[in-house]
Amino acid sequence: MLHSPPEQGTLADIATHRLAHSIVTGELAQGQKLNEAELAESFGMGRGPLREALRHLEGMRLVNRIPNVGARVVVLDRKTLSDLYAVREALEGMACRIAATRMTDAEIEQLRKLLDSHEKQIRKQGGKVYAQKEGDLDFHYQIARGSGNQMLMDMLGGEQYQLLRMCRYRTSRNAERTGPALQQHRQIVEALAQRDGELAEMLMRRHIRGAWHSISEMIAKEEAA
Amino acid sequence: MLHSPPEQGTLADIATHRLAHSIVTGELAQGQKLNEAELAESFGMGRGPLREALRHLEGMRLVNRIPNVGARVVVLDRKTLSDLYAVREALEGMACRIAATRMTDAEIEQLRKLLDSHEKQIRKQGGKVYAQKEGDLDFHYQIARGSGNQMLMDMLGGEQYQLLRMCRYRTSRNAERTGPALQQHRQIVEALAQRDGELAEMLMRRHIRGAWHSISEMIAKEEAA
DNA sequence: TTTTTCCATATTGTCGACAATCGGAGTTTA
DNA sequence: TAAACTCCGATTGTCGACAATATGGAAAAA
Repeated sequence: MLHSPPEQGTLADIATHRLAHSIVTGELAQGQKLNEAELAESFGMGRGPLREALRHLEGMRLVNRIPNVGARVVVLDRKTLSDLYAVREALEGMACRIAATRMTDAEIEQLRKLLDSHEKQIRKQGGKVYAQKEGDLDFHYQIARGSGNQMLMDMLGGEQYQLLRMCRYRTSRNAERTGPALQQHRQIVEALAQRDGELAEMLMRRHIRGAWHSISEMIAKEEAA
Repeated sequence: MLHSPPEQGTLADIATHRLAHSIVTGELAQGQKLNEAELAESFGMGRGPLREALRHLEGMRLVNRIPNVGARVVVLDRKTLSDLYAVREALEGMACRIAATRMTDAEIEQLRKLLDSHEKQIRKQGGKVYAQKEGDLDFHYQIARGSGNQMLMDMLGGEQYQLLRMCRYRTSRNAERTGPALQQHRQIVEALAQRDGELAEMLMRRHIRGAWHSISEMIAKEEAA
């Protein structure tokens, strides 16, 4: 797993990680009310640490809080997701452009191997979509890493941008796109290997736009039902 | 002021806003230790709400926390600022491109008036640099608004991206750049008025790169001393 | 029946006290 | 002298209790 679950440290930190995980995976439904006493009980801790965790999650925009009313899991509506993908397009495009000049040959080779393992996973079965999607996140995160921009890494891989993972889990049922996605990933890696930053950026932007179209249609179908 | 100080609601919210303001304005130095008991005392509240505020600030990356050790104001070193400006370039460039098609004529006209008032302020005196810089933030925020992308607005104008304001305050002593900056702002507005998204994006990116160069040199001088 | 008012209950907000842990001064030892 | 150890004060982490506020439903009025 990319995001290690360091169930250690202060209770508030533990609660933060567990809640973030539950939110991202959909275990806690969007918009669900978060009852302090109840959660504290289930986590075996007092309300103090749990409240601190909620405040932390509020800071990273995974929950909305209303004073004297309570906290709810954030809801990702169509507009929010659209905005998110627009931001991703800009950020990851930039990451690609920079990564093309900063990544080492070894890192690029590792990226290739990552894609090989993805391909195997897909061939074996389309069923393991969840794991595959996490792998996709790995791919994007590795490129952010390759840019050497710490802020970008924080946003795309760290706590900050869990909204993206949340969206992935929600939409990971459609496995059809994994094929073309892998192909696009390979194109991007080749552009990186050729140190062609402009091309890599362009391919990544197109890749993300494609992903958005796919997800957008899916949401439309859902809303129709 | 752009960021209203709603000194109301829960004590934790008040503490969050006051601390964020103090950090952004430099009233609290970078890297400064944040003592819970001390701050709680000065704010006239218990440690509970204050700890929640620190957790919130941690979530928005204004403070770093180490378990059992404490919280410190984040430090903006050269690398962090460089990363920040790279991200800004990508995000605000995108905002400009989208704003060129989404902003209404009225909004663009309002942008012109904003720049007029900036010009007056500069003519009157270069001394009010702080207020002028806040005005600059207004300009950038208005464009983010114009993009209609809520996530972008949150990042650039809301709580999320206070790092930027922090940096501004820190570097707002160099008033030389206000002249060219205003000129560039005017160019951008005209590109928006002509609905030329590509040009607007290009100008904004160049504008931000220029700002980074200016700041970068300044930091170099500081470090030399 | 519909709307409004009011109250009991549940939930959030806050505080103070206590336990756990860390940092540093002073001491000991190689 | 320098390194390691030990303790004490200071700071953080946690809990339980109480106050303040909102929610939902029953009762009363239209």
